[in-house]
Amino acid sequence: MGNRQYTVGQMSKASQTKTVTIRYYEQQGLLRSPPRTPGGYRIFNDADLDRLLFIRRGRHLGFSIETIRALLELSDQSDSSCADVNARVAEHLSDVRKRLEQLHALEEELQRLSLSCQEEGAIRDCQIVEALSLNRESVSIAP
Amino acid sequence: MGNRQYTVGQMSKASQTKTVTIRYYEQQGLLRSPPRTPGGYRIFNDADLDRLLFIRRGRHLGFSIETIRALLELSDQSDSSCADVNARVAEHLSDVRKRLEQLHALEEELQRLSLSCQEEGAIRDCQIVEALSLNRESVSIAP
DNA sequence: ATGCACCTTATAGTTACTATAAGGTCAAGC
DNA sequence: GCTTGACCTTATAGTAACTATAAGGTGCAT
Repeated sequence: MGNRQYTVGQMSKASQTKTVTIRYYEQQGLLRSPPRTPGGYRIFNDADLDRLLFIRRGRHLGFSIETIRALLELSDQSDSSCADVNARVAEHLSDVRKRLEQLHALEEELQRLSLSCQEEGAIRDCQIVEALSLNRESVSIAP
Repeated sequence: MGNRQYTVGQMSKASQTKTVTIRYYEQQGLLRSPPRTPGGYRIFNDADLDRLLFIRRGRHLGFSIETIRALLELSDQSDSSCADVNARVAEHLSDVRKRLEQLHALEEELQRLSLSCQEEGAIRDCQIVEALSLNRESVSIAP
């Protein structure tokens, strides 16, 4: 099974992440402070790499460091009670679904654009903007 | 039909965006410099609001300002030739699909977590991290 | 004509990195 | 065992995309 060891540079290559960024995540408490060699080099393992990949993908999907921290905490507390955790999961879930909906709308419009272009030789009615700015009315307007 | 006028504050309320941020987008060239009242107040319209909503949702989904600028340019050049545009669309499309895949994996895991929790009263094997850190080889985090 | 909410520009601060400096570590080769 | 060079260390400063705050002008309703 995977039980490899990684220097920060190997973690960097495996995750397309700058080494400074990895140390930044450690400093922010998203990654643990790993053991060191006698000379002070960090030694990471597979679990650290998985966690780093999770953080990077979460960031890429637009989640803030704080949201990612919350998701990681859910993941870490493997024995929490449900009442304690379910509300938080539900919140993240509805947010994730909203993002899925909007990303899907953008996908469809890009696809439509590409198809209509192949058929007509030129863009006629590009509605990328409308794809994501739909339902102007239902945006809540504060009192 | 929609041909309303908006001050920056009304745009702000309609889009949940700070007024400073709207002016920042104007300064960055993502929004046009709108006409002004004699006293210097900005006057936006429905098209400006749509564009702003697009920008905001794009940012929320993790796209950089530069990527959003590229998408808006696609949208603006309504008479571009296909050869010119299709490659760019394809690129964005494959990126969007990768995001959809990863978001979907996260959704499924959150859902599974919530269900398994209801059944067992406590989290047993939370795999949120694994949901997004799958296939360690193929990472790409470019905007 | 006087509030008061809302607008203006401008500058400084925050988040999440990113670049650079100045120096220490380690395995490979001589 | 010593050097070389790639890679590591901490620390500070800079960037992108906002966000907060200051100091002052606008516009409409009393």
